Amino acid sequence: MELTKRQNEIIDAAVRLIARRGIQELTIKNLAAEIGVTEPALYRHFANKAEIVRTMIARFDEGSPAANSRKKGFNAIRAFFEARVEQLLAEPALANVMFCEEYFISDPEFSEQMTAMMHRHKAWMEARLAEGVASGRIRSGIPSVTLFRLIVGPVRMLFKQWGMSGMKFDLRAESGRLLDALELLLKP
Amino acid sequence: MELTKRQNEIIDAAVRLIARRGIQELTIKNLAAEIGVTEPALYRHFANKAEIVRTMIARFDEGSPAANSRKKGFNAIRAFFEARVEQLLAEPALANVMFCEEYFISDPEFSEQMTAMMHRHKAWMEARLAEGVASGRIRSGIPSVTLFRLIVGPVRMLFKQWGMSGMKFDLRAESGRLLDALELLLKP
DNA sequence: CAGAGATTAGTTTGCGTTCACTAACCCTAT
DNA sequence: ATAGGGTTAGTGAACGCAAACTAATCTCTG
Repeated sequence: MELTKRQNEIIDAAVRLIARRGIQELTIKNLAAEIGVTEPALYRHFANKAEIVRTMIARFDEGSPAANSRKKGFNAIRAFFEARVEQLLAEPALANVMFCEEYFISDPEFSEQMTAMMHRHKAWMEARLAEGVASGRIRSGIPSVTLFRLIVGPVRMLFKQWGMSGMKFDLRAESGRLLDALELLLKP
Repeated sequence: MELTKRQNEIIDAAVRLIARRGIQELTIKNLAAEIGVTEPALYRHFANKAEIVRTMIARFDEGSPAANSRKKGFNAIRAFFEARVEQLLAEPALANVMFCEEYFISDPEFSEQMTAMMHRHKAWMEARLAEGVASGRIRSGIPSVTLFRLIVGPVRMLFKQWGMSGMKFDLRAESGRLLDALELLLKP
């Protein structure tokens, strides 16, 4: 994805706007004001508002932790989430963009993009879980879908709580505790 | 909360509307059409749109499973979620209303109501978890916040997936599997 | 006949978007 | 060096539309 300087500024502003005031405040007017420009100026850089949102989602996904690591099983999953934590700490506003997931999903304009993204993550994670079960580091007997929910559910909840709380607890520490607990519980 | 026949019809229609078309399609116009009435008619029954939404949230909370059961520890939590499952099966549209949580939270008009509701649930659950740890049925050593996330995170995820999938898997069976897994993992 | 409940026909507001236009900055050929 | 042509990034004004909401009016029904 090749973006101009200005396009990146606009996406940054959009993320900031959502973080501070919620998705329903992401209007062309507010967005333009955030950069200190008039509304039509935005149309020099994006065809329409939908393209702005699409680009934002895509960039969010692109910044997603590299899944091509050498690690296997739960270690790979842990590394994945730890990288996500660093991404959020580096750009905390992103946490609040996660809130809007449901909004994007229910909008047919973006639902395909969103569900594709989620399915990719899910497939990757189930593969890692299978590795863990095979190598005897994750207990067997729990269906893989259930396993997936057991891991991703709490992590997502943690990220959301962090965003909603105004980033006022130590995400790194708290996610460490969570992953430790998960690893412990899932051991055979 | 005392509601007239008509008021209940309106709230029902609102829930249906959100379920079928998402929160951004919950407009006075659509709502009126859903009941087969013109827009101003709604204002005979509610002062404004916000009051409709507030009432809907309140009724959702009211229909919440009775927390005053005789059960203790994980059994109480299990009973709570099983009751929620039955509530969702009885009125599946409610599952999709859960998607809008973030929308309600980010709207200052409703955020207080929503966060109050969530804090109440959290306090109740942490009390039950403490009972479980005390009676030795839940392993100790895991911070109660982490424990809370480990349980609620996956359940919420399951409910959301069920709603997003168009209720096309067996929620009762799947939630049974999830609660079984949780109980097993949390055993000392 | 009084009043609850519905209707018709608006108003206001804010949204995304387009229009015509301009100032500033490249090129390139004379 | 400079004038002409083209591009880039911006502006103010306006458009079309859909939203929430309202005033005035009609219509049953107890």
